[in-house]
Amino acid sequence: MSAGLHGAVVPVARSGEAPPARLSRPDRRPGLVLNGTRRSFTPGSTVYAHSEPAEFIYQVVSGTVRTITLNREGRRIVHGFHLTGEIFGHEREKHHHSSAEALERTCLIQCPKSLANSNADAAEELWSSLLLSRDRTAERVMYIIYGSAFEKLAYFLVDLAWRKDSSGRIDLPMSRYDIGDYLGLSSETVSRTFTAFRTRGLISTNARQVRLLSDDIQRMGARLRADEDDAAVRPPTLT
Amino acid sequence: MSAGLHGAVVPVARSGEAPPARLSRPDRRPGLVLNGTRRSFTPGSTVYAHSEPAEFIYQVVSGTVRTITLNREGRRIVHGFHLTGEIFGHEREKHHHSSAEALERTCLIQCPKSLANSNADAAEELWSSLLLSRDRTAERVMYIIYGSAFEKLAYFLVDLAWRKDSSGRIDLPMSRYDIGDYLGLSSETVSRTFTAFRTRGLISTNARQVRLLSDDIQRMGARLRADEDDAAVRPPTLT
DNA sequence: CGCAGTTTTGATAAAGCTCAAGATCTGTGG
DNA sequence: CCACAGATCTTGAGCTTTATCAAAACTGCG
Repeated sequence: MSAGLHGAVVPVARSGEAPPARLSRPDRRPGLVLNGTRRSFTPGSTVYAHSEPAEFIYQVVSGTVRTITLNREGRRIVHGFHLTGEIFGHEREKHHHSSAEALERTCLIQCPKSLANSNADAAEELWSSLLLSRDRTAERVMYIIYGSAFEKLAYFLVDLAWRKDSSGRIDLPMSRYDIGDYLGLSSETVSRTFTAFRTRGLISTNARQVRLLSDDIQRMGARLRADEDDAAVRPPTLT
Repeated sequence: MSAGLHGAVVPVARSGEAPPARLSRPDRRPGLVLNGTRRSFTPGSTVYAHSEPAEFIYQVVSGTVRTITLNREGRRIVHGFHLTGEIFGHEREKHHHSSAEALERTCLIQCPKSLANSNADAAEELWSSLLLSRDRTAERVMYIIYGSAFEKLAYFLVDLAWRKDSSGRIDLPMSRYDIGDYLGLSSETVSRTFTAFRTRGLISTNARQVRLLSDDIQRMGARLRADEDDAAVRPPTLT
């Protein structure tokens, strides 16, 4: 290894090294694996609040949920947006360490924690949903740390389009504030970046409806979608 | 809730609301719960590389490991530092999505994935180690997004001191580059911030030995350590 | 129709990145 | 034990990105 004992000086990935990490998308979406009660939530309503006892795991049947926390100064972090099929609400301790709020009309399966582990299928899905959300966070951290506002928003839109399975046509359930608090940008910068995309013909917008137009954005999506579990085999098709 | 339908305008946490999220430290450290082969690693050596088959889970017996990935431009992200007792290496798919490297002389237990789930105790510990690392990342994201260089480094040092159980006296196994790539700072800024801390009498340093001196840093540590699982019960003692 | 909340746009300032150059440290071999 | 080389750390100067503050336009819902 020529990059120093501690490998710190790695300004550019050299060929022959491991390809850069990208989130490989799961090949299938989980069905409704959790058993439990169905509950409906109106836009803006709280699924669970910070510090409440954590008794349930949730799976989204329809709609969108955001999980958030506030830092010491009252600044908000959006930890994730949870779309149809996705599972959220696992906690390490007896109480919730975040709050979960419905962004639109939302239907959830509410599954008691005990029940979630009794079923082998569900337990397996629970484990892999946690790993997926970890990997999603890891990828987001990458963009938060090194990405420009431009890259962050492009990543966000393409990722969302993929997860919603909506080829290039997204109905955003979240505000510019939400997106900002998710990507580490101010809502103003998010708005300005939307405008910049629109100006350059990359997207068209109508309020919260977004259509991804140009390949400059779609191509990034292709790159995200291209890698399956065989990343070790294929040559890294970068740049 | 008066902060708008989508709860976006929350400039400051008002009293009566949920206290800001902080990572509650686990009340006990895991023992050596994983069974498997012990392996030793020299400083700078690779435990596993990106894209390699993921066959094992690891637990640190002694030493320190960092897990990293590179982004498309070759910039490095340090996802975590793994200290004595800590478990790492769980993957969602068949291959590793990060690389793991020993930072110093390090001894690990290498546990085959199959074996890890056979033992109920180990499976439980595996689950909670994954949740803990998720919570750790969530806290770090908070600092990456909203923290100044000052706050990031203070958080880093105090957290490390706590995890090493070394009251105010740390031997850093990682470089300034590593710290920067973990906190989203350039190594220069990390260095400058160390200097600023030293100048203000908050710490003293001798190469990679750090001693936390002033309460301005220790107090933040106390705050981190103060909250157990009863966060819902006690009044928030903030500021 | 009006209001609260959201989005957009503009102007300004500051934090931290980048580039650059020394200084210091660590391990190695003579 | 010393000298050397590679790596790491420190410090400086300038610049860019984006946060912040401010205000106007828009939107949706009651």
